[in-house]
This record gives sequence, structure tokens and C-alpha cells, in this order.
Amino acid sequence: MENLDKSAFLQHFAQLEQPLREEILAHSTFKHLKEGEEALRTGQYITSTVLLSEGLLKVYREDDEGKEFLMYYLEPGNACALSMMCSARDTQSQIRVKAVDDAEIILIPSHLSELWLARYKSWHNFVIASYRQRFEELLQTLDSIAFKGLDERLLFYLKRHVKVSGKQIRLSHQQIATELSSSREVISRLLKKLEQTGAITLNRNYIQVHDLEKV
Amino acid sequence: MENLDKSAFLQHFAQLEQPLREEILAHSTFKHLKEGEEALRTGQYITSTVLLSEGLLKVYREDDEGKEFLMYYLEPGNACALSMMCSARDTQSQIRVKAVDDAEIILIPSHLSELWLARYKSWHNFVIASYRQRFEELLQTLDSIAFKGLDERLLFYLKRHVKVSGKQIRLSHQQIATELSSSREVISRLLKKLEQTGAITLNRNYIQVHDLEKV
DNA sequence: GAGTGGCAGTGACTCGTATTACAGAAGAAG
DNA sequence: CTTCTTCTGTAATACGAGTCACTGCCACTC
Repeated sequence: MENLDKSAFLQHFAQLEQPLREEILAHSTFKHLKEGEEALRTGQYITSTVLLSEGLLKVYREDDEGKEFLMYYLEPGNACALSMMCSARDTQSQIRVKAVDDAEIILIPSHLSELWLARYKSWHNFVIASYRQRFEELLQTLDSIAFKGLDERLLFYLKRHVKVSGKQIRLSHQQIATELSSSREVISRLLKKLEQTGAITLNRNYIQVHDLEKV
Repeated sequence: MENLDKSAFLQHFAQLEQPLREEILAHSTFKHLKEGEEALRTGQYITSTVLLSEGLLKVYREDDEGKEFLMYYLEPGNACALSMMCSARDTQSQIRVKAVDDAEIILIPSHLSELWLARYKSWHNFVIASYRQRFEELLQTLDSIAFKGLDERLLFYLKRHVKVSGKQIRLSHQQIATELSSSREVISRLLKKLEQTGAITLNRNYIQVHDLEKV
């Protein structure tokens, strides 16, 4: 483990007790993920709790026919709540976690994270807080799918993207369509409309966001 | 508190440690909900953790225009995961919990349930398990909304209903439509189709389910 | 500079679902 | 029995979004 990783970890998980952080450093595996690499996939057994210390992960759902949709992003300091649900998941559909940018993750063996729940109050709080946060985000996603038209969902998607990685959105229309489980043509049309309002500017392979709030 | 309530509680929460159950009995409020009554509503502060010892609750989402959709049901022995997320929720849209049948709920003051997390391992496990379970169910709901057509969602809905309250579904088409955030006419048509396959029989104000699996 | 492949724009068409409008049927109330 | 209300069935229509077909555009390679 390099010192760089260590300091990123310490910085983003400052709320954890000192002895706990030492335990984590001592017993976990640090792993580097390249952009596009997969962190974990359900269906396979999950044997570790995953913490994110650097980079950006996206958590998304995929059905049997390969259609997918974005659940939420994980930023440094977050944990993958799913990896804490170590109960063997036997559902048909899949959750995937993929690195959007290069990322640095920390793998904690499940039996330890289980043990720490009782031993370290800050760990316990962290886990509970993670659940809550993810639950909330999932609900928001659910809302937007259930109640909103595609135009609003796109807006929601763009906003979220701006929040985690800035106003230059380096994605093709096709990629956006996939994450919203829609189709390129439709997204193109909606983006065009947004451009006409002046909220964004379209370019090949990236979108320049100006102001999404006023729309 | 009547003895009847007490014994229902003990029966459905047998996995909790004895001393914990005594604390619960000593410090909580038991409350009876009539069919249709509301257990809690977000937006208002949540000051208690809610356990269900008798009856059936439905947890659903409602947007600003009054459209709603069902998230999941809670059965005796379950807890309302949301009521454990005591962090003041400031989101715009609402979650509601309503009694489908007459129900018996137990209100535990938040500060106690917080305290018990550290003190009673069985409580801690219970809380974590609740989160997991609700998360899973929410994901299933999400899946069905995102990937499935209304026909499959209806099927999913009926199956879930059968599981929690038997093969006599005492609901009008309108009620079903609302919970799926669709419209009555559409549901009527789809139900008619199902009847033609022999899976169900339609009656005024209730549906007799025969076999939903073979469809 | 010609060829090639991925990306973006656009129109026509289809499909599922929502909406509107109405009519008949079953109960409830009088 | 009559009236009223609530529930259910059905047909016509409207609309959003997905699909198909095709065109033009940019960037990269040879």
C-alpha cells in the first residue's frame, strides 16, 4: 500500500475512530480500479465491504436483457451499502458497480466489518448512515422514474452528473440513453430542446452545461 | 396495554433478547390503527421507531400531484425502516404508511432505539436486517417499474398481495390502479385478459386468484 | 484526399398507456 | 320498487417514447 492511498483514505474517512482506522489499514486490501472497470457484481458472492477513497463509482441495475439504469453515484468517503448486505443475494437481476473515473477502493473482509459493528461506535454509525443515504438516493431515483417524464429525468440525471463531476459532461448521447434505459434518438431530441433554451451547449462527445436550474 | 397485544408482540419478535423485550414493553406506546388510518407521514418529524405486531401496513410514495405508488407491505414482525432513519427528511416528496387491515403498532422513542443499538446485539441485528430487507424490496419495485410493462407489474402486484393477504383480493380496480399509479380503465382491461387465461376471476370489489404462476 | 467508423440529427411509424366519454350492473339508501 | 352511487366494461382518441431508416458530420487512418 502506498502512502498516497493511505492519506486519501485518512482524509475521506476522518469521522472514524483512530483505532478503527488502524484496523482498516492493517486488515484491508487496497485496490486500484481503472476507468470502466467493475468493482463488484452481485450474483457472485460478496465477501468484502467496499469503501471508496478516490475516484467515482456508479451503481446501476441491469436486467436480463442488458437494459440498465443508474441508481446513484458513490464519491470518496462513501461506502457501497450493497456490499454490506452480505446476505447472499439470490435475486435474478443484477446490481453492478463500475468505476466512472479511475478509483481507489478499500476491501474489508465481511467478518471484520461485522465484528466492528459491535466494537466501534463510529463504524456502526457510518454503516447506518450509509444505509440511510443510499436509501434516500434510491427513493429519489425511484420517484423520478415513477412520476416524471423522460425530459425531467434527463434533467435530474444531468444535475446529478454536474454535482459529481462538473459542468463538462463527457458522454455521448448513447451513453446517457443507456443509463436512463432509453434510446439515443430520444435523448438527442430532448438534449436539442435543452440546448434551445440555452441551458446547455452540445458538442461531439461532450455537453457543456450552463444553467440547469432555470429550465 | 392489554395482554393480547403483549402476546402478539412476544410472538412476532421472538428473536429479540428477553431483557430488550422487557424494555420495549416498559417504554413504548402501543397503538391501534383502524383500517385506512395513517401510521406516519414523512415531512412531519419522526420521533419514534415503528414496529408492527399485528395487521398489515402498506408503505407508499406520493408525489406533489397526489399520484402514488406502492413500495412494499409490512407484516407483523417487521419494522418500518424509514422510521429508523430519524434524520429529518427534507425531501419534497412524501412517504406514507397506512393500515391496510386493522393494525397494532409499537412506538419506540427514537432516543431509546438509538441507545439500544449499542446495548442489545439482537436489536442491532434486527435494525440492520430491516434495512437490508426493505432495500431489497425497494429494488424489486424499482426493477418492475423500470423494466417491466404494466401487465407484468400488475402480475407482480397481485402476487405480492396474495402473499400478504391471501387469494381473495378485496380491492376495486380503482384502488389497484392508484397503487400502480396507472388508471382504472387500463387495469380493468389487463385484469380482463388475466381472467380470460383463467388465472383469476373478477367480481365486484374483489378478485379471486386461482393461479398466477402459470401465466 | 478517399475511405471508414462512430456520433449526431431528423422524420415516419408503431406501440403501450393515459384520457375521455359513455353505458350497463351491483349494491345501498330511501 | 325507485333512485343514487359506486364499480366495471368498452370504444375512440391522444400522447409519449421507442424503433427504423436514412443523412450528414467529424475524426482518424491509410
